[in-house]
Amino acid sequence: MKRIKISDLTNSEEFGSEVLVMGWVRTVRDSKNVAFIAMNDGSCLRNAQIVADMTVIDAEIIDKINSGASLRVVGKLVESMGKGQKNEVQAISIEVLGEANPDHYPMQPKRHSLEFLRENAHLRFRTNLFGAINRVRHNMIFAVHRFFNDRGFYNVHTPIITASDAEGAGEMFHVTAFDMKNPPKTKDGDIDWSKDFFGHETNLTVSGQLEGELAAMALSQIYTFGPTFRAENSNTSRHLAEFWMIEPEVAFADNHDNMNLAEDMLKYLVDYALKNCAEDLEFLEQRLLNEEKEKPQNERSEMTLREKLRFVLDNDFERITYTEAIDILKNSPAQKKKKFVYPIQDWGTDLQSEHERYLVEKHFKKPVILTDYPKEIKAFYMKQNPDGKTVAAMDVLFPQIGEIIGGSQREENYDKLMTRMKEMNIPAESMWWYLDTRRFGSAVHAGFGLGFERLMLFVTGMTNIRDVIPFPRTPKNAAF
RNA sequence: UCCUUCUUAGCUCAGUUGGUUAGAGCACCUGACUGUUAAUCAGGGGGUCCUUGGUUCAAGUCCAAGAGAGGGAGCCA
Repeated sequence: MKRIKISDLTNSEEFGSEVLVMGWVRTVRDSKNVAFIAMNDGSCLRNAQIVADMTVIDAEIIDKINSGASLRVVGKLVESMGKGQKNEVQAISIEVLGEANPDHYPMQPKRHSLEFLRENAHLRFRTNLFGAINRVRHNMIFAVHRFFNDRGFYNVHTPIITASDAEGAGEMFHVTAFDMKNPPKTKDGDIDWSKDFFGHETNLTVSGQLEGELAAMALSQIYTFGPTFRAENSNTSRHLAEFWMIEPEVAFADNHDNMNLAEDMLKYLVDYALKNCAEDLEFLEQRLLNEEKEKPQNERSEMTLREKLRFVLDNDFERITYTEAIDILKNSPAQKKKKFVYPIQDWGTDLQSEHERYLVEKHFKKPVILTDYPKEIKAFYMKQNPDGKTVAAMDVLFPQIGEIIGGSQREENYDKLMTRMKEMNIPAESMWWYLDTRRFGSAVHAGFGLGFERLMLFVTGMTNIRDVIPFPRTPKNAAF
């Protein structure tokens, strides 16, 4: 007999047919004559209701059915006599495939804190919440590939181990095959990296962008979607040491094309979630409502989760330059009433997250794309504007999350790029391969990076990034 | 890394001014119940009060250091 998934089972109206269901027990409710087992197999949020008549199923077997146990149930699909589900399975036979001793199984049939579930990340998949999050995560991964594929982009696997030390995106994790207790040394007593596996000092990548640019200079439209690693000691709800980043890179495209692509992509992904994850989003929305009931009135969100998602779809992102943003902030009531911890001083300083949040959440009340930042606060590869002061950068800011996308048009002029690299002490010798794109057939191009987990925060309404990736890697924590 | 709050039963938490044998709800176990919806009712078991050191006649409670966690900031995606 073929196993039926619970997503199909719960919609079935083939009453009287015999079915085989397998899954894990969520709760058991029993009385003298009958036991009700709520069983889940991850195919959807819904549980199957298994009805075990004590005259049919041995008491010995019922005893072994606890929360967390895995079961193989053969039974008859019937119309449910109770409320809450349209059908149920009247068990003919139940096999307990794997018991879960309730004295030791950590997941109880009750609400757990997110902190507790993080410490039990190996079992949190079995909760409604993490089932929903991980199904949404899968759908978003799939939608990213579909969005780019439909537009003629090629997916490029950029390297995870790199010898480049000039990506400029943060501290890196070293990769070595040396016995760290006794590494080969040079005459001067330094570690001799030429004897290491790659004959070079190597690191885990902090961005696939530079390699992505190489591919875009031939394939025109490419994107990467891979893991990235930052050894920053960042202890926040928005940072991970290991996260997944989507980085499109497009030839013959300027910063306006770049912004259009970013906005189209975000809207496509949000739309895909609304259309394909309706049940899980409804559950996540309810979770958020319950959580907000605990908060004081003025801290509660004005919109539900799905209203927030639809709002992003229905409204154009506000596009303003850094210079315009500074003017708005300088003349804002928040600045005049001294509400900012860091008051806006002069043109040229980077915005604090309180300023970004003010623009997005108070002033425009929608996603904002900030462009044309002072060149001093941005990376060496960004396209220098004719004004000599700014670069063609663009950051997409989202409510609650802050910077969800960072990108720019790239400097395609060899001389300008070299000058900027010298000013910023970027070692040009080791970047010869990157500079070659500007020596041979250089072209206007642009790209950006989307932090996948930050998108997940927005779509699921979760507030800690450690809850939207199955196994979070953060300072002092690489368990599981 | 900085600021701040927290760490008491399996989980979530209460514990007064330092004072006898550290409590509750849920979970678990036992029993009752003819169909439940995180069932209900009755009973029961369960503690390295994060660790180390100190103050005190007396420390879950006060002090110091350390560890871990949450929130905020910086860095960014």
